[in-house]
Amino acid sequence: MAQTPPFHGLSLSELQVVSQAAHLCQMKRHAFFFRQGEPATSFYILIEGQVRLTQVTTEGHQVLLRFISPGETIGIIAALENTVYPLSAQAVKNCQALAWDSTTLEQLMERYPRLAINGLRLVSQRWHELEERYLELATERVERRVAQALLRLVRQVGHKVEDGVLINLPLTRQDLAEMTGTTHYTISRILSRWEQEKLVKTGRGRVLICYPHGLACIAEDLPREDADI
Amino acid sequence: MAQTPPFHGLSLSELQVVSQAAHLCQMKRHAFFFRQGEPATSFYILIEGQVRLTQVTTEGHQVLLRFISPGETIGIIAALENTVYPLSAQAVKNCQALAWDSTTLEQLMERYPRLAINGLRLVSQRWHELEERYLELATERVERRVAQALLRLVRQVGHKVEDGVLINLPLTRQDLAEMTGTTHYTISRILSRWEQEKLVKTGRGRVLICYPHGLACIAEDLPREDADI
DNA sequence: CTCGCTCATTGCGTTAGCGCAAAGATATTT
DNA sequence: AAATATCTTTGCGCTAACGCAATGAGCGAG
Repeated sequence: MAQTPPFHGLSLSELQVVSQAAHLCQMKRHAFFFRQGEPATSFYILIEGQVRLTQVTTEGHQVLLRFISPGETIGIIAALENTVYPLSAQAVKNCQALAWDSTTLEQLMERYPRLAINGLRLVSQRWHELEERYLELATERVERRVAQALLRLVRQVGHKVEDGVLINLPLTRQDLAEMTGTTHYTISRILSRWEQEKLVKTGRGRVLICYPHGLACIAEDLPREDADI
Repeated sequence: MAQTPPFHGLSLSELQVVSQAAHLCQMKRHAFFFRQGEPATSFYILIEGQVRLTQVTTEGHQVLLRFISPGETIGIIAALENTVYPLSAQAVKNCQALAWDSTTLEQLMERYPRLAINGLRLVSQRWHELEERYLELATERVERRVAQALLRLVRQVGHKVEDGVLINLPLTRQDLAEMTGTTHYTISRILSRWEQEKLVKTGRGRVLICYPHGLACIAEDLPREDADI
Protein backbone atom coordinates (compact mmCIF):
# COMPACT_ATOMS: atom_id res chain seq x y z
CA MET A 1 0.00 0.00 0.00
CA ALA A 2 2.91 2.29 0.75
CA GLN A 3 3.69 2.09 -2.95
CA THR A 4 0.46 3.58 -4.22
CA PRO A 5 0.62 7.25 -5.15
CA PRO A 6 -1.80 8.52 -2.52
CA PHE A 7 0.63 7.53 0.20
CA HIS A 8 3.97 8.57 -1.20
CA GLY A 9 6.17 10.34 1.27
CA LEU A 10 4.44 9.08 4.39
CA SER A 11 6.51 7.52 7.13
CA LEU A 12 5.87 3.98 8.25
CA SER A 13 4.17 5.04 11.45
CA GLU A 14 1.99 7.47 9.59
CA LEU A 15 1.06 4.78 7.12
CA GLN A 16 0.02 2.64 9.99
CA VAL A 17 -2.34 5.24 11.36
CA VAL A 18 -3.81 5.81 7.92
CA SER A 19 -4.29 2.16 7.13
CA GLN A 20 -5.89 1.45 10.45
CA ALA A 21 -8.57 3.96 9.60
CA ALA A 22 -9.47 1.97 6.50
CA HIS A 23 -11.68 -1.02 6.20
CA LEU A 24 -11.68 -3.71 3.60
CA CYS A 25 -14.56 -3.81 1.25
CA GLN A 26 -15.63 -6.61 -1.08
CA MET A 27 -17.79 -6.07 -4.10
CA LYS A 28 -19.28 -8.70 -6.30
CA ARG A 29 -19.38 -8.46 -10.04
CA HIS A 30 -21.92 -5.89 -11.19
CA ALA A 31 -22.34 -4.38 -7.72
CA PHE A 32 -22.07 -0.62 -7.36
CA PHE A 33 -19.51 1.03 -5.12
CA PHE A 34 -21.78 4.01 -5.39
CA ARG A 35 -24.19 5.59 -7.79
CA GLN A 36 -24.18 9.00 -9.35
CA GLY A 37 -26.09 11.44 -7.19
CA GLU A 38 -25.70 9.64 -3.88
CA PRO A 39 -24.09 11.57 -1.04
CA ALA A 40 -20.37 10.99 -1.18
CA THR A 41 -19.33 9.11 1.90
CA SER A 42 -16.38 6.94 0.98
CA PHE A 43 -13.06 7.01 -0.73
CA TYR A 44 -11.62 3.78 -2.11
CA ILE A 45 -8.38 2.36 -3.32
CA LEU A 46 -8.90 -0.62 -5.52
CA ILE A 47 -6.85 -3.67 -4.63
CA GLU A 48 -8.29 -6.32 -6.85
CA GLY A 49 -10.67 -6.33 -9.80
CA GLN A 50 -11.84 -3.69 -12.25
CA VAL A 51 -14.34 -0.89 -11.90
CA ARG A 52 -16.17 1.11 -14.53
CA LEU A 53 -16.96 4.77 -14.03
CA THR A 54 -20.08 5.88 -15.83
CA GLN A 55 -22.33 8.85 -16.00
CA VAL A 56 -25.78 9.50 -17.29
CA THR A 57 -27.13 12.77 -18.55
CA THR A 58 -30.49 14.07 -17.47
CA GLU A 59 -31.72 12.79 -20.81
CA GLY A 60 -30.59 9.29 -20.06
CA HIS A 61 -27.57 9.20 -22.31
CA GLN A 62 -24.79 7.06 -20.89
CA VAL A 63 -21.11 7.89 -20.96
CA LEU A 64 -18.34 5.54 -19.90
CA LEU A 65 -15.58 7.68 -18.51
CA ARG A 66 -12.94 5.06 -17.83
CA PHE A 67 -12.04 1.86 -16.10
CA ILE A 68 -10.20 1.71 -12.80
CA SER A 69 -7.48 -0.86 -12.20
CA PRO A 70 -5.89 -2.07 -8.96
CA GLY A 71 -3.85 0.65 -7.30
CA GLU A 72 -6.07 3.44 -8.55
CA THR A 73 -8.47 5.45 -6.46
CA ILE A 74 -12.22 5.79 -6.66
CA GLY A 75 -14.23 8.68 -5.40
CA ILE A 76 -11.41 11.01 -4.47
CA ILE A 77 -13.30 13.78 -6.15
CA ALA A 78 -15.91 13.48 -3.49
CA ALA A 79 -13.75 12.57 -0.56
CA LEU A 80 -14.29 16.12 0.64
CA GLU A 81 -17.11 18.14 2.08
CA ASN A 82 -20.74 17.47 1.49
CA THR A 83 -20.97 16.58 -2.14
CA VAL A 84 -22.63 13.85 -4.07
CA TYR A 85 -20.85 11.41 -6.31
CA PRO A 86 -20.77 12.88 -9.80
CA LEU A 87 -20.63 9.43 -11.38
CA SER A 88 -21.34 5.79 -10.76
CA ALA A 89 -18.70 3.17 -9.98
CA GLN A 90 -19.57 -0.39 -10.79
CA ALA A 91 -17.53 -3.54 -10.30
CA VAL A 92 -16.82 -5.27 -13.60
CA LYS A 93 -15.41 -8.30 -11.84
CA ASN A 94 -15.39 -9.25 -8.19
CA CYS A 95 -13.42 -6.55 -6.41
CA GLN A 96 -11.56 -5.82 -3.22
CA ALA A 97 -10.87 -2.30 -2.08
CA LEU A 98 -9.74 -0.33 0.92
CA ALA A 99 -12.30 2.22 1.99
CA TRP A 100 -12.07 5.36 4.07
CA ASP A 101 -14.90 7.29 5.47
CA SER A 102 -14.84 10.77 4.00
CA THR A 103 -14.78 12.57 7.34
CA THR A 104 -11.92 10.46 8.68
CA LEU A 105 -10.09 11.07 5.45
CA GLU A 106 -10.41 14.79 5.87
CA GLN A 107 -9.09 14.53 9.41
CA LEU A 108 -6.16 12.49 8.20
CA MET A 109 -5.38 15.09 5.58
CA GLU A 110 -5.39 17.82 8.22
CA ARG A 111 -2.93 15.77 10.19
CA TYR A 112 -0.73 14.67 7.30
CA PRO A 113 -0.60 17.41 4.68
CA ARG A 114 1.33 15.08 2.42
CA LEU A 115 -1.88 13.16 2.00
CA ALA A 116 -3.75 16.20 0.75
CA ILE A 117 -0.90 17.17 -1.54
CA ASN A 118 -0.81 13.69 -3.00
CA GLY A 119 -4.54 13.90 -3.47
CA LEU A 120 -4.10 17.18 -5.25
CA ARG A 121 -1.63 15.53 -7.57
CA LEU A 122 -3.96 12.65 -8.27
CA VAL A 123 -6.91 14.84 -9.07
CA SER A 124 -4.72 17.03 -11.25
CA GLN A 125 -3.68 13.99 -13.19
CA ARG A 126 -7.26 12.91 -13.57
CA TRP A 127 -8.14 16.39 -14.71
CA HIS A 128 -5.42 16.29 -17.25
CA GLU A 129 -6.55 12.96 -18.62
CA LEU A 130 -10.11 14.11 -18.88
CA GLU A 131 -9.05 17.26 -20.58
CA GLU A 132 -7.09 15.28 -23.13
CA ARG A 133 -10.20 13.29 -23.85
CA TYR A 134 -12.21 16.47 -24.09
CA LEU A 135 -9.79 17.84 -26.63
CA GLU A 136 -10.02 14.64 -28.59
CA LEU A 137 -13.77 14.67 -28.58
CA ALA A 138 -13.86 18.28 -29.67
CA THR A 139 -11.43 17.96 -32.52
CA GLU A 140 -11.05 14.41 -33.80
CA ARG A 141 -13.09 12.14 -36.01
CA VAL A 142 -14.76 9.08 -34.57
CA GLU A 143 -12.34 6.54 -36.00
CA ARG A 144 -9.37 8.20 -34.39
CA ARG A 145 -11.13 8.51 -31.07
CA VAL A 146 -11.87 4.81 -31.11
CA ALA A 147 -8.27 4.00 -31.92
CA GLN A 148 -7.12 6.19 -29.03
CA ALA A 149 -9.58 4.59 -26.67
CA LEU A 150 -8.38 1.11 -27.56
CA LEU A 151 -4.77 2.12 -27.18
CA ARG A 152 -5.48 3.49 -23.74
CA LEU A 153 -7.13 0.20 -22.84
CA VAL A 154 -4.14 -1.69 -24.18
CA ARG A 155 -1.89 0.29 -21.88
CA GLN A 156 -4.16 -0.15 -18.92
CA VAL A 157 -5.44 -3.70 -19.17
CA GLY A 158 -3.65 -5.04 -22.20
CA HIS A 159 -2.63 -8.66 -21.85
CA LYS A 160 0.01 -9.97 -24.21
CA VAL A 161 -1.06 -13.19 -25.87
CA GLU A 162 0.18 -15.18 -28.80
CA ASP A 163 -1.36 -13.25 -31.62
CA GLY A 164 -1.53 -9.77 -30.16
CA VAL A 165 -2.69 -7.87 -27.11
CA LEU A 166 -5.98 -8.76 -25.51
CA ILE A 167 -8.11 -6.17 -23.75
CA ASN A 168 -8.58 -7.99 -20.51
CA LEU A 169 -12.10 -6.84 -19.80
CA PRO A 170 -15.58 -7.55 -21.03
CA LEU A 171 -15.98 -4.76 -23.55
CA THR A 172 -19.02 -4.50 -25.78
CA ARG A 173 -19.50 -2.30 -28.82
CA GLN A 174 -21.89 -0.30 -26.73
CA ASP A 175 -19.18 0.25 -24.12
CA LEU A 176 -16.77 1.50 -26.73
CA ALA A 177 -19.45 3.75 -28.12
CA GLU A 178 -20.04 5.24 -24.70
CA MET A 179 -16.33 5.80 -24.28
CA THR A 180 -15.94 7.68 -27.51
CA GLY A 181 -19.16 9.58 -27.90
CA THR A 182 -20.62 7.63 -30.78
CA THR A 183 -23.07 4.78 -31.43
CA HIS A 184 -22.62 1.04 -31.29
CA TYR A 185 -23.48 0.88 -34.99
CA THR A 186 -20.53 3.02 -35.87
CA ILE A 187 -18.22 1.08 -33.56
CA SER A 188 -19.33 -2.15 -35.17
CA ARG A 189 -18.62 -0.83 -38.64
CA ILE A 190 -15.20 0.44 -37.63
CA LEU A 191 -14.21 -2.81 -35.94
CA SER A 192 -15.43 -4.79 -38.92
CA ARG A 193 -13.25 -2.76 -41.21
CA TRP A 194 -10.26 -3.12 -38.92
CA GLU A 195 -10.88 -6.82 -38.73
CA GLN A 196 -10.68 -7.05 -42.50
CA GLU A 197 -7.43 -5.13 -42.36
CA LYS A 198 -6.16 -7.68 -39.80
CA LEU A 199 -5.64 -4.99 -37.20
CA VAL A 200 -7.92 -6.62 -34.64
CA LYS A 201 -9.84 -9.77 -33.85
CA THR A 202 -13.08 -9.40 -31.99
CA GLY A 203 -15.72 -11.52 -30.40
CA ARG A 204 -18.73 -10.91 -28.30
CA GLY A 205 -17.51 -8.55 -25.58
CA ARG A 206 -13.92 -9.24 -26.51
CA VAL A 207 -11.31 -7.23 -28.37
CA LEU A 208 -7.87 -8.40 -29.37
CA ILE A 209 -5.46 -5.98 -30.94
CA CYS A 210 -3.25 -7.85 -33.39
CA TYR A 211 -1.18 -4.93 -34.51
CA PRO A 212 -1.10 -2.03 -32.06
CA HIS A 213 1.20 -0.01 -34.25
CA GLY A 214 -1.44 0.07 -36.94
CA LEU A 215 -3.92 1.49 -34.46
CA ALA A 216 -1.40 4.07 -33.39
CA CYS A 217 -1.10 5.14 -37.01
CA ILE A 218 -4.82 5.65 -37.23
CA ALA A 219 -4.85 7.43 -33.89
CA GLU A 220 -2.20 9.87 -35.01
CA ASP A 221 -3.24 9.97 -38.61
CA LEU A 222 0.11 8.79 -39.89
CA PRO A 223 0.26 7.51 -43.42
CA ARG A 224 -0.17 3.80 -42.93
CA GLU A 225 0.76 1.07 -45.30
CA ASP A 226 -1.95 -1.50 -45.78
CA ALA A 227 0.62 -4.22 -45.29
CA ASP A 228 -0.58 -7.02 -43.07
CA ILE A 229 2.48 -7.14 -40.85
CA MET B 1 -8.51 37.74 -0.16
CA ALA B 2 -9.59 35.84 2.92
CA GLN B 3 -12.90 35.38 1.17
CA THR B 4 -11.60 33.48 -1.83
CA PRO B 5 -12.04 29.71 -1.65
CA PRO B 6 -8.36 28.79 -1.63
CA PHE B 7 -8.00 30.48 1.78
CA HIS B 8 -11.10 29.38 3.58
CA GLY B 9 -10.49 28.26 7.10
CA LEU B 10 -7.15 29.98 7.57
CA SER B 11 -6.62 32.16 10.58
CA LEU B 12 -5.72 35.81 10.16
CA SER B 13 -2.11 35.28 11.10
CA GLU B 14 -1.83 32.38 8.70
CA LEU B 15 -3.35 34.48 5.98
CA GLN B 16 -0.74 37.06 6.63
CA VAL B 17 2.09 34.62 6.17
CA VAL B 18 0.55 33.30 3.00
CA SER B 19 -0.11 36.69 1.51
CA GLN B 20 3.36 37.90 2.27
CA ALA B 21 4.72 35.10 0.16
CA ALA B 22 2.79 36.37 -2.84
CA HIS B 23 3.70 39.08 -5.25
CA LEU B 24 1.49 41.25 -7.36
CA CYS B 25 1.57 40.67 -11.04
CA GLN B 26 0.24 42.89 -13.80
CA MET B 27 -0.58 41.62 -17.25
CA LYS B 28 -1.51 43.69 -20.23
CA ARG B 29 -4.26 42.74 -22.58
CA HIS B 30 -3.24 39.81 -24.79
CA ALA B 31 -0.21 38.96 -22.67
CA PHE B 32 0.22 35.36 -21.57
CA PHE B 33 0.41 34.37 -17.94
CA PHE B 34 1.92 31.19 -19.28
CA ARG B 35 1.81 28.99 -22.33
CA GLN B 36 0.91 25.37 -22.66
CA GLY B 37 3.98 23.18 -22.26
CA GLU B 38 6.07 25.60 -20.23
CA PRO B 39 7.33 24.37 -16.87
CA ALA B 40 4.75 25.26 -14.23
CA THR B 41 6.36 27.78 -11.93
CA SER B 42 3.57 30.00 -10.68
CA PHE B 43 0.13 29.85 -9.23
CA TYR B 44 -2.16 32.86 -9.56
CA ILE B 45 -5.31 34.25 -8.12
CA LEU B 46 -6.91 36.72 -10.44
CA ILE B 47 -7.84 40.03 -8.85
CA GLU B 48 -8.83 42.11 -11.81
CA GLY B 49 -9.51 41.39 -15.47
CA GLN B 50 -10.36 38.28 -17.42
CA VAL B 51 -8.23 35.41 -18.60
CA ARG B 52 -8.86 32.83 -21.28
CA LEU B 53 -7.67 29.28 -20.94
CA THR B 54 -6.90 27.61 -24.23
CA GLN B 55 -5.32 24.48 -25.52
CA VAL B 56 -4.01 23.34 -28.82
CA THR B 57 -3.84 19.80 -30.08
CA THR B 58 -0.73 18.43 -31.72
CA GLU B 59 -2.57 18.99 -34.98
CA GLY B 60 -3.01 22.67 -34.26
CA HIS B 61 -6.68 22.61 -33.39
CA GLN B 62 -7.58 25.19 -30.78
CA VAL B 63 -9.95 24.66 -27.91
CA LEU B 64 -11.14 27.36 -25.53
CA LEU B 65 -11.69 25.72 -22.19
CA ARG B 66 -13.11 28.61 -20.22
CA PHE B 67 -12.66 32.14 -19.00
CA ILE B 68 -11.37 33.01 -15.57
CA SER B 69 -12.90 35.85 -13.56
CA PRO B 70 -11.59 37.74 -10.54
CA GLY B 71 -11.40 35.51 -7.48
CA GLU B 72 -10.65 32.39 -9.47
CA THR B 73 -7.33 30.64 -9.64
CA ILE B 74 -4.99 30.00 -12.54
CA GLY B 75 -2.36 27.33 -12.78
CA ILE B 76 -3.13 25.43 -9.64
CA ILE B 77 -1.25 22.62 -11.31
CA ALA B 78 1.87 24.57 -10.38
CA ALA B 79 1.24 23.62 -6.79
CA LEU B 80 2.95 20.39 -7.69
CA GLU B 81 6.57 20.20 -8.53
CA ASN B 82 7.96 19.18 -11.89
CA THR B 83 4.96 19.62 -14.09
CA VAL B 84 4.27 21.70 -17.15
CA TYR B 85 1.24 23.85 -17.75
CA PRO B 86 -1.30 21.79 -19.65
CA LEU B 87 -2.88 24.87 -21.20
CA SER B 88 -2.26 28.52 -22.01
CA ALA B 89 -3.61 31.42 -19.99
CA GLN B 90 -3.97 34.70 -21.80
CA ALA B 91 -5.20 38.04 -20.49
CA VAL B 92 -8.31 39.18 -22.31
CA LYS B 93 -8.18 42.59 -20.69
CA ASN B 94 -5.52 44.19 -18.55
CA CYS B 95 -5.19 42.03 -15.48
CA GLN B 96 -3.94 42.04 -11.93
CA ALA B 97 -3.19 38.87 -10.07
CA LEU B 98 -1.48 37.57 -6.98
CA ALA B 99 1.23 35.09 -7.79
CA TRP B 100 2.97 32.43 -5.76
CA ASP B 101 6.09 30.64 -6.64
CA SER B 102 5.42 26.90 -6.91
CA THR B 103 8.07 25.88 -4.40
CA THR B 104 6.89 28.38 -1.79
CA LEU B 105 3.35 27.23 -2.37
CA GLU B 106 4.29 23.66 -1.66
CA GLN B 107 6.02 24.70 1.53
CA LEU B 108 2.96 26.64 2.58
CA MET B 109 0.76 23.65 1.94
CA GLU B 110 2.98 21.45 4.08
CA ARG B 111 2.68 24.00 6.82
CA TYR B 112 -1.04 24.71 6.46
CA PRO B 113 -2.81 21.54 5.36
CA ARG B 114 -6.01 23.53 5.00
CA LEU B 115 -4.41 25.11 1.97
CA ALA B 116 -3.83 21.76 0.30
CA ILE B 117 -7.31 20.58 1.16
CA ASN B 118 -8.81 23.71 -0.30
CA GLY B 119 -6.70 23.18 -3.38
CA LEU B 120 -7.96 19.65 -3.63
CA ARG B 121 -11.49 20.91 -3.40
CA LEU B 122 -10.86 23.48 -6.12
CA VAL B 123 -9.38 21.02 -8.53
CA SER B 124 -12.21 18.63 -7.81
CA GLN B 125 -14.68 21.32 -8.73
CA ARG B 126 -12.81 22.06 -11.89
CA TRP B 127 -12.80 18.39 -12.70
CA HIS B 128 -16.50 18.24 -12.22
CA GLU B 129 -17.11 21.20 -14.49
CA LEU B 130 -14.95 19.75 -17.19
CA GLU B 131 -16.67 16.45 -16.90
CA GLU B 132 -20.03 18.11 -17.34
CA ARG B 133 -18.74 19.69 -20.50
CA TYR B 134 -17.37 16.37 -21.64
CA LEU B 135 -20.74 14.79 -21.16
CA GLU B 136 -22.34 17.58 -23.11
CA LEU B 137 -19.91 17.26 -25.96
CA ALA B 138 -20.39 13.51 -26.10
CA THR B 139 -24.15 13.53 -26.09
CA GLU B 140 -25.66 16.84 -27.21
CA ARG B 141 -26.21 18.51 -30.53
CA VAL B 142 -24.29 21.61 -31.43
CA GLU B 143 -27.14 24.05 -30.92
CA ARG B 144 -27.70 22.95 -27.36
CA ARG B 145 -24.03 23.07 -26.57
CA VAL B 146 -23.89 26.63 -27.80
CA ALA B 147 -26.92 27.55 -25.70
CA GLN B 148 -25.27 26.00 -22.65
CA ALA B 149 -22.03 27.79 -23.29
CA LEU B 150 -23.78 31.13 -23.54
CA LEU B 151 -25.76 30.48 -20.38
CA ARG B 152 -22.56 29.69 -18.54
CA LEU B 153 -21.10 32.94 -19.78
CA VAL B 154 -24.21 34.79 -18.68
CA ARG B 155 -23.75 33.43 -15.18
CA GLN B 156 -20.08 34.20 -15.15
CA VAL B 157 -19.74 37.54 -16.87
CA GLY B 158 -23.32 38.47 -17.64
CA HIS B 159 -24.01 42.16 -17.27
CA LYS B 160 -27.61 43.23 -16.95
CA VAL B 161 -28.46 46.02 -19.37
CA GLU B 162 -31.65 47.57 -20.60
CA ASP B 163 -32.63 45.04 -23.22
CA GLY B 164 -31.12 41.87 -21.81
CA VAL B 165 -27.89 40.45 -20.47
CA LEU B 166 -24.63 41.36 -22.12
CA ILE B 167 -21.71 38.97 -22.20
CA ASN B 168 -19.10 41.29 -20.83
CA LEU B 169 -16.20 40.01 -22.85
CA PRO B 170 -14.93 40.23 -26.39
CA LEU B 171 -16.33 37.02 -27.80
CA THR B 172 -16.03 36.14 -31.46
CA ARG B 173 -17.84 33.41 -33.35
CA GLN B 174 -14.53 31.63 -33.53
CA ASP B 175 -14.26 31.76 -29.73
CA LEU B 176 -17.69 30.25 -29.32
CA ALA B 177 -16.81 27.59 -31.85
CA GLU B 178 -13.70 26.69 -29.89
CA MET B 179 -15.73 26.50 -26.71
CA THR B 180 -18.28 24.11 -28.13
CA GLY B 181 -16.33 21.95 -30.50
CA THR B 182 -17.73 23.24 -33.76
CA THR B 183 -16.87 25.76 -36.48
CA HIS B 184 -17.39 29.49 -36.70
CA TYR B 185 -19.65 28.92 -39.70
CA THR B 186 -22.04 26.90 -37.67
CA ILE B 187 -21.97 29.38 -34.80
CA SER B 188 -22.73 32.18 -37.19
CA ARG B 189 -25.72 30.33 -38.61
CA ILE B 190 -27.06 29.52 -35.16
CA LEU B 191 -26.71 33.07 -33.90
CA SER B 192 -28.34 34.40 -37.04
CA ARG B 193 -31.30 32.17 -36.48
CA TRP B 194 -31.54 33.15 -32.83
CA GLU B 195 -31.31 36.76 -33.81
CA GLN B 196 -34.32 36.34 -36.07
CA GLU B 197 -36.15 34.74 -33.17
CA LYS B 198 -35.24 37.79 -31.05
CA LEU B 199 -33.36 35.64 -28.58
CA VAL B 200 -30.10 37.51 -28.96
CA LYS B 201 -28.54 40.58 -30.46
CA THR B 202 -25.00 40.30 -31.68
CA GLY B 203 -22.27 42.47 -33.04
CA ARG B 204 -18.67 41.98 -33.91
CA GLY B 205 -17.20 40.25 -30.86
CA ARG B 206 -20.29 41.05 -28.84
CA VAL B 207 -23.22 38.94 -27.71
CA LEU B 208 -26.32 40.19 -25.92
CA ILE B 209 -28.86 37.70 -24.66
CA CYS B 210 -32.29 39.29 -24.84
CA TYR B 211 -34.22 36.39 -23.47
CA PRO B 212 -32.17 33.99 -21.38
CA HIS B 213 -35.14 31.79 -20.66
CA GLY B 214 -35.48 31.04 -24.33
CA LEU B 215 -31.88 29.91 -24.42
CA ALA B 216 -32.46 27.74 -21.40
CA CYS B 217 -35.31 26.08 -23.27
CA ILE B 218 -33.01 25.27 -26.14
CA ALA B 219 -30.32 24.10 -23.74
CA GLU B 220 -32.70 21.72 -22.03
CA ASP B 221 -34.75 20.94 -25.06
CA LEU B 222 -37.98 22.10 -23.54
CA PRO B 223 -40.87 22.75 -25.88
CA ARG B 224 -40.53 26.45 -26.53
CA GLU B 225 -43.17 28.78 -27.79
CA ASP B 226 -41.99 31.01 -30.57
CA ALA B 227 -43.42 33.98 -28.76
CA ASP B 228 -41.21 37.04 -29.10
CA ILE B 229 -41.75 38.36 -25.58
C1' DC C 1 -30.58 -29.33 -25.77
C1' DT C 2 -33.33 -25.63 -26.38
C1' DC C 3 -35.16 -21.39 -25.23
C1' DG C 4 -34.43 -16.65 -24.57
C1' DC C 5 -31.59 -12.86 -23.84
C1' DT C 6 -28.08 -9.87 -25.00
C1' DC C 7 -24.84 -8.54 -28.32
C1' DA C 8 -23.22 -7.79 -33.17
C1' DT C 9 -23.65 -6.87 -38.16
C1' DT C 10 -25.06 -4.53 -42.31
C1' DG C 11 -28.07 -2.37 -45.79
C1' DC C 12 -30.24 1.84 -46.46
C1' DG C 13 -32.07 6.40 -46.26
C1' DT C 14 -31.48 10.72 -43.68
C1' DT C 15 -29.33 14.69 -41.82
C1' DA C 16 -26.49 17.59 -39.03
C1' DG C 17 -22.77 19.85 -39.53
C1' DC C 18 -18.47 20.71 -42.26
C1' DG C 19 -15.85 23.75 -44.98
C1' DC C 20 -14.90 26.26 -49.36
C1' DA C 21 -15.73 30.54 -51.54
C1' DA C 22 -16.98 35.01 -51.94
C1' DA C 23 -18.91 39.12 -50.31
C1' DG C 24 -20.08 42.32 -46.69
C1' DA C 25 -19.26 44.60 -42.12
C1' DT C 26 -16.57 46.48 -38.44
C1' DA C 27 -12.36 47.61 -36.29
C1' DT C 28 -7.39 49.35 -36.40
C1' DT C 29 -3.53 51.46 -38.39
C1' DT C 30 -1.13 54.93 -41.06
C1' DA D 1 -9.73 59.33 -44.86
C1' DA D 2 -7.97 55.56 -46.90
C1' DA D 3 -6.04 51.19 -46.38
C1' DT D 4 -5.65 46.81 -44.03
C1' DA D 5 -6.77 43.40 -41.14
C1' DT D 6 -10.05 40.97 -38.72
C1' DC D 7 -14.51 39.35 -38.14
C1' DT D 8 -19.20 37.81 -40.00
C1' DT D 9 -22.63 36.03 -43.13
C1' DT D 10 -24.64 32.90 -46.46
C1' DG D 11 -25.05 29.93 -50.57
C1' DC D 12 -23.79 25.48 -51.88
C1' DG D 13 -22.21 20.83 -52.25
C1' DC D 14 -20.47 17.13 -49.57
C1' DT D 15 -19.72 13.49 -46.29
C1' DA D 16 -19.28 11.44 -41.79
C1' DA D 17 -22.04 9.65 -38.85
C1' DC D 18 -26.67 8.63 -37.23
C1' DG D 19 -30.29 5.45 -36.40
C1' DC D 20 -34.01 2.30 -37.98
C1' DA D 21 -34.90 -2.33 -39.20
C1' DA D 22 -33.98 -6.81 -39.79
C1' DT D 23 -31.04 -10.70 -39.29
C1' DG D 24 -27.55 -13.38 -37.32
C1' DA D 25 -24.34 -15.03 -33.63
C1' DG D 26 -23.01 -16.36 -28.89
C1' DC D 27 -23.94 -17.18 -24.11
C1' DG D 28 -26.42 -18.59 -19.95
C1' DA D 29 -30.42 -20.69 -17.58
C1' DG D 30 -33.46 -24.27 -16.88
